[in-house]
Amino acid sequence: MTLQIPLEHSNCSDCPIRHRAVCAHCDGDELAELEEIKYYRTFEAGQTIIWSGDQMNFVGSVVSGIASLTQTMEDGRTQMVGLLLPSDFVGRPGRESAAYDVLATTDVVMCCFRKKPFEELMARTPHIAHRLLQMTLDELDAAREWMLVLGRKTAREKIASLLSIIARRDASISKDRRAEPIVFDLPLTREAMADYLGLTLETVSRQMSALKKDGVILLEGKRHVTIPDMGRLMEEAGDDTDGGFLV
Amino acid sequence: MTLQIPLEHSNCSDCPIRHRAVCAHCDGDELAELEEIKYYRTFEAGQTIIWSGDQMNFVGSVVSGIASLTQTMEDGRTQMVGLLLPSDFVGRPGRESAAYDVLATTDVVMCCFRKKPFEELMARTPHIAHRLLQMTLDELDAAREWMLVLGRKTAREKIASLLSIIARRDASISKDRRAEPIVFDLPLTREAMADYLGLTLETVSRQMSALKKDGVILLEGKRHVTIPDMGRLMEEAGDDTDGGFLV
DNA sequence: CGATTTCTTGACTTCGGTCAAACCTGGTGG
DNA sequence: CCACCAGGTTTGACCGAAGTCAAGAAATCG
Repeated sequence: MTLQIPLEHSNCSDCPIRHRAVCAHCDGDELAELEEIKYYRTFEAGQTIIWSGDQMNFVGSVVSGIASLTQTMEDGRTQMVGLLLPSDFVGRPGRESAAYDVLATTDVVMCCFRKKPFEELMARTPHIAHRLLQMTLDELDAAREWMLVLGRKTAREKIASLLSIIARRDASISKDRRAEPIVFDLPLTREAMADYLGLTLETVSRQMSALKKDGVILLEGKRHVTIPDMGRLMEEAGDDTDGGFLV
Repeated sequence: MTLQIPLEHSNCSDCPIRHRAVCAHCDGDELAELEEIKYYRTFEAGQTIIWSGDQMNFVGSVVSGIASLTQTMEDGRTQMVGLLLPSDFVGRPGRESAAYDVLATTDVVMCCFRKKPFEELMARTPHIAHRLLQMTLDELDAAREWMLVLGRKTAREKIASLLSIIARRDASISKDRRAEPIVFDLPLTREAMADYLGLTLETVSRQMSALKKDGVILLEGKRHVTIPDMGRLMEEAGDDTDGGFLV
């Protein structure tokens, strides 16, 4: 996959995540200050962006691609605890070292800010602090949603939940929302899905096959997914089929 | 259980959570403004403080007691997604309706602020917004920690994890930290523990018995717990026994 | 003291995990 | 062009941890 985004934007106003990232509320002057401390970095799929425990020199936003926050136990059991999509923020102001591994799931472009200057800027720029609070509250909601999935749903429901989340996100990006069938490419391997859902990759594979056999999803190859009936998928996920207006 | 805290504090400076709650960084003038929009409410153990979906007229802090955030599926499966201890914040500025049920696990006293005035005050008081961001980031970390527990730990490890969290909190409150053995009363029923851990109450009971039989914990009655060896408990939880310095 | 809630324990079932083998699919080099 | 390989994936056989159903025991409370 080749990257369509030139590595150095002359200015933030062209940025694809301008209106959704931590800089969303910033005015021209504030953007100018951010421009001065920003730089871009790219990572290839599979690369580790940050190791848990490492010193953090920067915070930043995912511009394109998908990254994941992952926790690992000594014996190797791993659990993904966050899925970072374009515009999502990485790093915690005020913290010295990283609390989780950050992995590039696909090729990733990040817009990085040197940490110290960013913290100083944030301290005197309510627009940034306010946006970061909003985003953090949204992430907390997402994490809590996920706790229900991890704690109480069956394997089939877990898979359906993940697919419906990805489908919903893709639908919100494409111009023709509500258009069925929904079609997308899975950005995750079966193993990554398993790590997200607290399952083994074998169980993920089996449940994908079962959902396919039952006509809930269509598969071409391993990654290309078609969802003929979104309502059906959400029923399978155990979610309230009507009131699903989250984000 | 009788409440030791008088319902109306003449001023915030006497408040037991003054230095930990959302008002922690406030100066005298800011506190005076908060005093004007605050009021106290009490709830009995088992009462519902807020129903998911209800209109929120207030936000606030837990002053004493324990509350829980809980999600429920249509078929009755429930998952606790947050445990609210004294000084924890309830409600989300900018949101109209509650996203989760809030239940009083024990008798609870809350310090409430009328929502509208609080939001206005927050908008012009960086001290409050900054503290709320800090607290939200901490909650997010706790939620992610819990995702590892829910997704990857065995029933025995889950119980040990919950006990070590409660023990650690109690140890941080008591003056003589690091003092072993650690002794405390479980503030949760077996069912609440199960809802927290994504287990059934039978499994919770069995694993509690097993940990008791193996000498990891001592039980007097059902609720009074003694932990003779905190390191041992943390091993059982599958946590790194040394670097465990989280909050 | 009953009565009710909470907890424990047992017997059995089941869902998802483990181990192992085979299957694609796309890339590499002969 | 094809053989071969490697990573990702699928599928099968079997197992075990946790769930379900049910009966009692213990604590709590009017």
